[in-house]
Amino acid sequence: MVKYQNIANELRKKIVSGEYPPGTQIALERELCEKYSVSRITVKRAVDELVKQGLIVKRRGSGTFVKSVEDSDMKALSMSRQFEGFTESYQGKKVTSKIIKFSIVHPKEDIAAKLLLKSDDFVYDVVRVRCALDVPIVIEYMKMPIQLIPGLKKEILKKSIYAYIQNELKLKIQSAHRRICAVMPSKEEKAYLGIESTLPLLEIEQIAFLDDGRPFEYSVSRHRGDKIAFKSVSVR
Amino acid sequence: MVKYQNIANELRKKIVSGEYPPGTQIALERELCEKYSVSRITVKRAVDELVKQGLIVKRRGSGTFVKSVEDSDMKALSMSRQFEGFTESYQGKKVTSKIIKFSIVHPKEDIAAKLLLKSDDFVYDVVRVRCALDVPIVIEYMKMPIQLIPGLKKEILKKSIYAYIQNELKLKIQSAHRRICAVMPSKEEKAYLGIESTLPLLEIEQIAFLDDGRPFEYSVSRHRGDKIAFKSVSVR
DNA sequence: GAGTGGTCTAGACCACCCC
DNA sequence: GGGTGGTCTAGACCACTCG
Repeated sequence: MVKYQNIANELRKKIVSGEYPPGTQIALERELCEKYSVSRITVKRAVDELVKQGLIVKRRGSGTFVKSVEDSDMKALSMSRQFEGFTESYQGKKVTSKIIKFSIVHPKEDIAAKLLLKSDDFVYDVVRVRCALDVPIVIEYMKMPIQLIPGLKKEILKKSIYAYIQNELKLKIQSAHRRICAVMPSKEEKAYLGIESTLPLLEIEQIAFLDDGRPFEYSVSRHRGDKIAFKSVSVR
Repeated sequence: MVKYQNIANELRKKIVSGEYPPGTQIALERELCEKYSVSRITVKRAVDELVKQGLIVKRRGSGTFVKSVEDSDMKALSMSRQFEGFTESYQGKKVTSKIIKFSIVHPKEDIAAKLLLKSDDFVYDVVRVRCALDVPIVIEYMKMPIQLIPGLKKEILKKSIYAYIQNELKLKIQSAHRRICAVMPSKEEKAYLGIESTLPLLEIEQIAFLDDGRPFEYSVSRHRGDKIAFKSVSVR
């Protein structure tokens, strides 16, 4: 662990724990330099992490202050390495998956383009219904290049693909580009998700990238509108 | 304009214009140092801006490469200062507003808490339907403290509140915390938005903060699912 | 082994806020 | 005027990739 991350983590703890309540000023950058025996640029990097996460604001000429964020958000913000599959975001709760489809196909042209593949390459074609505490929450349609993510099996799909990619394949996930909208479920989706009344779905179309910039996932997931919300902080 | 922003802008232009096509390696950090006669840390800041925007990836030991992003995304990413009201995100198109409600009230307890007010403070209570090219797109329910945003008038509501805040009041917007979900419209909303069939809405609940950390807006906006999508890039 | 980006230092000066 | 964060320098060493 590098210095600026340590400092960021310590500060974050103090904010989340309430040692720095909302609205209070935190230690000056130059004080933090002394306290941790680091240069000011290193302190700034640490503090900027928390700004990015939405926990604090800096005022030139005045100091750095804890933002007034609700407790629930506070925890969410401090946890969210913003990067997680469904399994991770439901940490603590029992997550299960029902596999509707698992095959290997050639990608359609538009998806091949998004994943930088040729139409005679192969991709996994996965459809899963994912449940938390045995309640269906989301149906997920996913395409992944078999070259990049070899060895995918049903057993893995039942758990977490992201865990497999990171822990077994030792690949790192760099970023995800998302498009979020609202849609109505099809009849099949209503059945899979156990929806009886009129309930909209939150659709997230995602292209996810590895560390080296290669796209490794194209997916569309449709979440029950009454069970899921997507949170985001944008700064500057 | 500071140095790192200039460098970031120049690089962004080269990427968006196609001078650096997707997948290509961009100039080395040490080369950019020489080219712009700046230190390496300054170059890194510039390059990191573009990483944050999702345009490029850095590979330690190899170099920095343009991500393969669709052209439409490319422009969106490079534009999006991620910060905009509805008016700004529809730049170029004619945006109009119909004011459904504009009054001054005491905030309810939960909203007072979110805006750091007491229940005997006052807030504007605004409901607007906003249209692009005269087509209703979104209905917006907004509360704003009158102390922070004085002088709001109907004329302003018809245009852009954000423009008023930034250009007239000279206040700066620092961040927004959002919660996004999918809902069904009420009867009134269907009427206001001209919805006849079964169409879901994308709901965005937002608390927006000024430069100095004070929350100045609590709003819930409900967008026609067939007209609007929300885009987001998350890195690391 | 040569070359890349990642982290870090110990300063410096500037822009801004508040007294 | 005194103190804050913002930007920047000119180095240094480290971790990683690749041939």
